Amino acid sequence: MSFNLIIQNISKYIKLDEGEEQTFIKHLSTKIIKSKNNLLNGGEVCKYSTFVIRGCLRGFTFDKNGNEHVQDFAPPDWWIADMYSLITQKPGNINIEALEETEVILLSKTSQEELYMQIPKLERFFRILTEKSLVANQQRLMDNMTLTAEERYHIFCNRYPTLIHTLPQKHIASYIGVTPEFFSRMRTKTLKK
Amino acid sequence: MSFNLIIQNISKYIKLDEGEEQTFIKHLSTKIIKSKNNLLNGGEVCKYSTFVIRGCLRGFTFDKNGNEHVQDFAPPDWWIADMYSLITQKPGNINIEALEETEVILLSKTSQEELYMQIPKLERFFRILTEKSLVANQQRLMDNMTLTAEERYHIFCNRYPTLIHTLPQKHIASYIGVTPEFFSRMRTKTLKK
DNA sequence: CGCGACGTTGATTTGCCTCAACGATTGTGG
DNA sequence: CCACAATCGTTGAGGCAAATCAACGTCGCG
Repeated sequence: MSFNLIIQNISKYIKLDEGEEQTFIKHLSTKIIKSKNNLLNGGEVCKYSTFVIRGCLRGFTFDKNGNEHVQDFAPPDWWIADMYSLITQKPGNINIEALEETEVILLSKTSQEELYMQIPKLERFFRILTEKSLVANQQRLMDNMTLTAEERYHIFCNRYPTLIHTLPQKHIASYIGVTPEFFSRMRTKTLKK
Repeated sequence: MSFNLIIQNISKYIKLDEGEEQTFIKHLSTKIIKSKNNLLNGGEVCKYSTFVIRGCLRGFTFDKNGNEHVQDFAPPDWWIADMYSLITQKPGNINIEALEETEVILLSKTSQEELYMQIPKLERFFRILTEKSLVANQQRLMDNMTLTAEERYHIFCNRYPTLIHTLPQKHIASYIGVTPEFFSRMRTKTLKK
């Protein structure tokens, strides 16, 4: 069944019994996004927490010069959303795009809140998930302020060894916060070692 | 009573009845930190969620050159912790220092987890708190990648109008991610307008 | 085949840092 | 309550990491 992966993902932090699993699954839907299509556009209200089961998504924003900046990648087994927009239900500025054909599970905001009431353990799950996100984000912020681009690139390579070879370089460049040109120079330099 | 502020803070997102308030308060303790003293040192395990009721704290790390980098400020009515260390219960690298004599309320990690069981609404509260933190952090990260130091300074001024005049400039500089020297030049430039 | 996206390379510019020197302010011990 | 040290903010000169702008080869794909 196609919900195996998400059930397994949740079971990392909480245990659902048979009935709870069924209740949970009733709130889910699936969707396939074609390569280069958007699951969410900047300016829209984000209505779903999204869980990737196949393919890969990327969340990004445009700055005032029209340059893209990657906020996060979501390979299989990852959650993604425009958290600001999801929480406030106001229009956000995050675009979520499929880097290849991608299959996702959608959990609507209203379903999520109903589930918090029906299965309080799920509130625990999302609390823990959010805590982990926060810690990762804090670390990334500090890395951006204290490390050189080259050091951040090494960290990225260690943290996402599988993504390095599948992602276009420009997206990795954007994630670590440099231009594609500079990223290219950096790579040729470190390749020589 | 000195727990008024924290009860009020929590009531922004959840409602506790009389009995729950009492249960909650039983888990709290207070502490006064003298100016320039540390509530937490890098290398230690963070055992408490801290809530400030008077004074001001700052959380910061050292980079490999020995330079400080401010992660966050905590004026009254704010929560602060080394989230990484608090969650994992491993040694962290955040220092939390009192910028002036500061009075705090401490909620130990073990108490917090007990309370999640006794009063599930508190788990909701901290979920929401963490979500807000995450959103603010994501925004700050994007600001750091897309904006100039000057623009980040303006954002800081708008977001923390009260802190600007009480904080030493070097700490603001560190928060927005520039050296004190550059920050000084920036200010004299924008003052002329 | 031909077009458009991607990565590379070169030349130049710039935002911010580093190091150093100097008043002003704070605070601390005698 | 003063003297001295320490910390802080400012200013100057020079340097570096990364951005910008532009040109060009290559590849995947309609």
